[in-house]
Amino acid sequence: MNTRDLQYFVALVKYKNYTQVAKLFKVSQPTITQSIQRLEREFNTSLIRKDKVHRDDMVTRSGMMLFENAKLINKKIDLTHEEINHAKLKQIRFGLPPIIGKMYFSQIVNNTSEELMKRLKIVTGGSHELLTQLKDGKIDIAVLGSNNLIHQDGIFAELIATRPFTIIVSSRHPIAKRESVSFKELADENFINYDQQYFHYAALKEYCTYAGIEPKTTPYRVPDISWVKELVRQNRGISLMVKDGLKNEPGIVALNISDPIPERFGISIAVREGYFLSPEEEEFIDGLKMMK
Amino acid sequence: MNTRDLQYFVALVKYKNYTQVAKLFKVSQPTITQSIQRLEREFNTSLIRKDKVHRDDMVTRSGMMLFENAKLINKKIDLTHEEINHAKLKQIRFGLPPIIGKMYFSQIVNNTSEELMKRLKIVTGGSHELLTQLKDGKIDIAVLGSNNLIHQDGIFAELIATRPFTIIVSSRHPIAKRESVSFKELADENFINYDQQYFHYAALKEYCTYAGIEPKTTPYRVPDISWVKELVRQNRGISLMVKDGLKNEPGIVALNISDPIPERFGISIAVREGYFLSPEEEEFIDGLKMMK
DNA sequence: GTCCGTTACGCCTGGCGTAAATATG
DNA sequence: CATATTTACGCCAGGCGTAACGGAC
Repeated sequence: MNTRDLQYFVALVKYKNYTQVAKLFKVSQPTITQSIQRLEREFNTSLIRKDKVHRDDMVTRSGMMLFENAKLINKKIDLTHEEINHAKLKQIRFGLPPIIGKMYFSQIVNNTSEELMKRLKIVTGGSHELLTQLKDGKIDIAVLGSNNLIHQDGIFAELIATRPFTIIVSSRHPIAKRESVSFKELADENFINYDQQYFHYAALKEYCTYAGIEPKTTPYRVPDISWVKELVRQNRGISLMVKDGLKNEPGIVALNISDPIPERFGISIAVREGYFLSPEEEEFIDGLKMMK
Repeated sequence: MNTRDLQYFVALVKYKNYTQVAKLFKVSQPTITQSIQRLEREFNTSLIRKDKVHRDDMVTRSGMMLFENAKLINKKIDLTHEEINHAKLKQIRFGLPPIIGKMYFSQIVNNTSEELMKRLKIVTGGSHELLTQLKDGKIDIAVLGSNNLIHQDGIFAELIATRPFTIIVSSRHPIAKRESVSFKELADENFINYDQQYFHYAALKEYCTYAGIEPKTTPYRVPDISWVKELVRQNRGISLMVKDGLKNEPGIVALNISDPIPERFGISIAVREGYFLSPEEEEFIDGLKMMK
């Protein structure tokens, strides 16, 4: 089977117009007709209802099945081109979320040879954004944060470290002098709530469920961690923070959580499934795995 | 690009021998040479190291990348053929695990027209097995049990119901007359442990973690639910069971769990991503969603 | 020398274009 | 009748086979 036929077909289902598709690919219009006929022979089925051309139901059920699969096949072929083309540049395209970068970047530099650091092209962004880029072949390796294990379509992820959460409070807060605190004591506190894109958001919900409390939370959800810190510093409320997520932050205190709850912030290395690592990339990943 | 070339190439990487691949596909041997050359032109890269033919490192890094992707592309093409061929039969290929079937099958029959029931081809098996069959196109719709939401490569799953777990004990057991029990009271009990393939196994671990107990469990892991029941009936220990999982089982009693732990047995409907449901299949799924 | 892969060359199918025919509204 | 798709037919490239050549053990 010719993969061009799949491209023509996907475009035809989208545009529902042979002439437009022919123009799009800069071929004559009968070429499209013939391409569809080839596919219909190949799959021994009718794909387009000739009597209903230009109507919304012109595509048969078999046609829809082929459409859905052909889109994925075409995407995979494009990704393959992208991967192979990029491999020639010998770059290591690496995604690192800012939150994790802040905690770990100095360790990464320590564990990585200068030679490899030169090759590194670092992309930052939220874990969700980086996952998309990884799938699309824009980056090849990413470190991602998550509450649970990462089970994503076409992504191979390995958990390399976990960190417990802590409670952060203003140093003016009554409990600021304690070392640890049980979640149940916090039922009457006001929590600064994170934006949903943060794991902290889901983690806070989990903690509250298991502790059996429903504390007040801010009605707004703060989209940036440094803003959360600022609010806590001003004693507007308390919040969650990954342990050691504070560095030289006067006015804020982090308290361990004493409940035996296994909720932790997980850090994983993620690679596209089926991506074949270069020796340099393997060396780099070995360095990453030494992070603690 | 010709998809036959991808098939030749995948076989070549596996066998590392042009002649064998030619025999496998019943073509002449120069055909394989030319096919590889076509691919090398298409991707503008070298795929096979000519100087190291028949050696383990005969495939270049680009070749390995193409290999990994080509395998997936070929599989997807096969799946597409499989799907389209099967669509002609108008069957509804439906997977249902025995555990869930026992609880819900009568409801499924009630919610499904006789016409649809005739079309139904039911496949039973563990949830893991059914997932594999779903991915391979052996079945098209499955009901699956799980603890968490299902996030699987290429599978679209929708949670339709959850059931709480109960503790099952022999009717001779001291606590058999109670209605409910807190997990913490069970620290000294002996638990019959399930095989890892069961969600019960993971659920038990979660419960114990959150209750902060580490009870005795049987050193063996029982691979069949009815065996677990039999052991409980004989008062050899207690165990977990999905609520209403017992029907006419004399000698066993189910107790609600009073802890506010959100661990539940989830029941999801799963469909291959990109699979285009027939009207009959949609009707059938609508019936499934009415289950409680 | 033997086994395996590549090159050379001829054949035929397959994919595309142009032009004419046909269908749809 | 106008616009859109299919059919007819001719051209050339692409994929395959046979046979000869080249390289590795």
